[in-house]
Amino acid sequence: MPATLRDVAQLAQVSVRTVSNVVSDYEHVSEQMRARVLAAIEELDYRPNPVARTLRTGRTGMLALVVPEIDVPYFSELARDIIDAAAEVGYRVMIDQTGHDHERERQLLLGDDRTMLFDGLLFSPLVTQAELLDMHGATRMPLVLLGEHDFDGRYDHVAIDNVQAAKDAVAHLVATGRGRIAAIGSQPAEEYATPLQRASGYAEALADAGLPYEPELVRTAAHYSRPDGYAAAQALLELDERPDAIFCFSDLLAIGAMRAVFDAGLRVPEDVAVIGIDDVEEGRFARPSLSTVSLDTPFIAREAVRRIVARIDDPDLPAEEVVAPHRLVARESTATAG
Amino acid sequence: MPATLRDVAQLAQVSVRTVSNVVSDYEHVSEQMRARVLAAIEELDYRPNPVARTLRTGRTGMLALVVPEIDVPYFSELARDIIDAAAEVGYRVMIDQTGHDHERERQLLLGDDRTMLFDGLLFSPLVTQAELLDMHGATRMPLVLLGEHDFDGRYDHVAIDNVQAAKDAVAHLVATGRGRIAAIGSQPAEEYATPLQRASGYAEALADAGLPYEPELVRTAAHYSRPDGYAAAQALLELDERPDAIFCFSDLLAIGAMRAVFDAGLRVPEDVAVIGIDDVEEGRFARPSLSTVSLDTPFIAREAVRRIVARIDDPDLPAEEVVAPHRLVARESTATAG
DNA sequence: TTGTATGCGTTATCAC
DNA sequence: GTGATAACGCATACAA
Repeated sequence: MPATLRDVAQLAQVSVRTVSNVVSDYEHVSEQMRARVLAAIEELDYRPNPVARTLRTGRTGMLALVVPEIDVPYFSELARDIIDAAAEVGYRVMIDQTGHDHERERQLLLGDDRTMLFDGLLFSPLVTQAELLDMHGATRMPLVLLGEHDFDGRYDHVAIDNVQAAKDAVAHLVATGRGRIAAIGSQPAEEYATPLQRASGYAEALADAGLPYEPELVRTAAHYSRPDGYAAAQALLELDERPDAIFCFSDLLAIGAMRAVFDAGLRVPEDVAVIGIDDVEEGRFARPSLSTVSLDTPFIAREAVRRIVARIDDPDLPAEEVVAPHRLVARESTATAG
Repeated sequence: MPATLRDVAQLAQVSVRTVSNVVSDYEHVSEQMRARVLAAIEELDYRPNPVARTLRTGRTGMLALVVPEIDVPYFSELARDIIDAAAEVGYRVMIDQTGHDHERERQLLLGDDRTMLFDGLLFSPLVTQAELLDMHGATRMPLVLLGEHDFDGRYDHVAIDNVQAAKDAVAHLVATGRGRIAAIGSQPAEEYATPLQRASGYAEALADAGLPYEPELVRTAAHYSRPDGYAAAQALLELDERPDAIFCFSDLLAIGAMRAVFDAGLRVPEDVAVIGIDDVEEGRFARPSLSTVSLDTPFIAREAVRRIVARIDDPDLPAEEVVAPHRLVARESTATAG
């Protein structure tokens, strides 16, 4: 049995109040008292019970990070940064993955589960903000959304400008001389925010370049995974008139697409240029190295944590929209022949 | 303010005991009572407070998974499987990363932190078991070690046979005709279990094949990362007599090594064969696809969770050693010319 | 400065 | 089958 405050108090011949004061670094406590209590704590190997403390204070010191899949490099790299950023301000992070499961998302937001174990929720949701509202409505759990959403002032969120990021990627392909540009990553059901925005950025960029929008060049991908990128690219390459560039909505899709190009006996970037979004380390070491739109993950992590901490301290804070910077990173996969 | 048991009891005109019974699906409760209580719960949107429940029962329903770095694919893929396996038996998982920080490991093991928020610890430690002992000694937190350690019956652990896995990898290189086989991944300070075991497997395999052990062919890597693999391979390729194969202690190292080979103007596998350990998805899509030793991650996850749950239920269970299966996966990066 | 006593929301022990 | 009530371990209002 672990020692409690009372045990320490008894051994040190003081009241629990005093022990509690010592433990919590309370100001006004005499040196001799402190020493006596500290000795007792040492002897009993006392450790405050965080659960009891939480029940009393209402604070757990924990944040929940909810992502679709933790083994997607973008999310694991984001998780790393968020864990670090949270640690700096005294919070620990629990990670949960929804596995693209709407019901799971719902549960987490509704607090069906053990959600009250957390002071706040960092949420990278699939669903659109409208759906989200219904779910989160009741519980007043502090919430910060990661990833782009229609901002209507009801939720904090931190994200990049997805439309612009997509435009930048496609514009880069245009600038390097590609004229038949495909896209991989739109969603079968058009209900998610991120793919919709990247798709519209793609369309806008084509329009800006005076290129036609051809539906057959736009491919869906259920997950932003390597296999889905591979399959979609394979289909594109079988078109009568195959594309000379592929814009993928994520680096992982792009990695899969590149492999499909090679397996089709073609070359990247000579025959088909490929570009992604995310800038995960894998892309930097791929062959050819992957051009991409780099998201400032540490920035996103820092801002998200800053925001959730502020909201925990004051739940009535007005919602804030933080736009994270992004920048195009041209590498080998979109290099021009010359 | 969220509703409490008492609120529900008041509204339903019953005692808190009865409400608690309904909430906990207690057997003996009349239908009419249940209905009345359920209605009140619905009306007040009551949700049990997990913290209070935990204080009372001593169970949090949470496991902590501690890894060096969550953004290393092997760990994020393992985390995914562990989260899923834990969910199946009603547990949620908190992930913490030590960032290769001994002090952080110590804190987690010692329970300095909020460790008592968890029912058990799944720990992939850097330090050897001996050091670990001192730390974990006091707290009786259920603990399962992931990754190979000197088994002395004091801790549960689930891991592959690292020595054999390394031998299998090197033997494969020998079988495909390589005679000058380098290794990347031994550690600067020889204090970690995994690299030591993989190094000895490497040495044994060389001996078995009648090949000399040449220290200059064995390179350290502080982290099992792509950049470290790149740097180490680069150095190897600058040797007067360069290796015709490189055995990397992890897939990530191998990915970096392959890139170094290409940047040196050489080919994989024709000039230098490369093999890793882990079988992360990235390797399957790399070009050339990466030969590796596949670890059965779902198995490891399942066993680790099974084991920790058993130990939570009965802390006095004897320690158990679970050896996870591994198998060689030959892909393009070690293919023979013919 | 320190001690006493109450309550955080639950579950569990005892009666009825 | 259900009701009152005592913990769980801590923090704090109030007293001293």
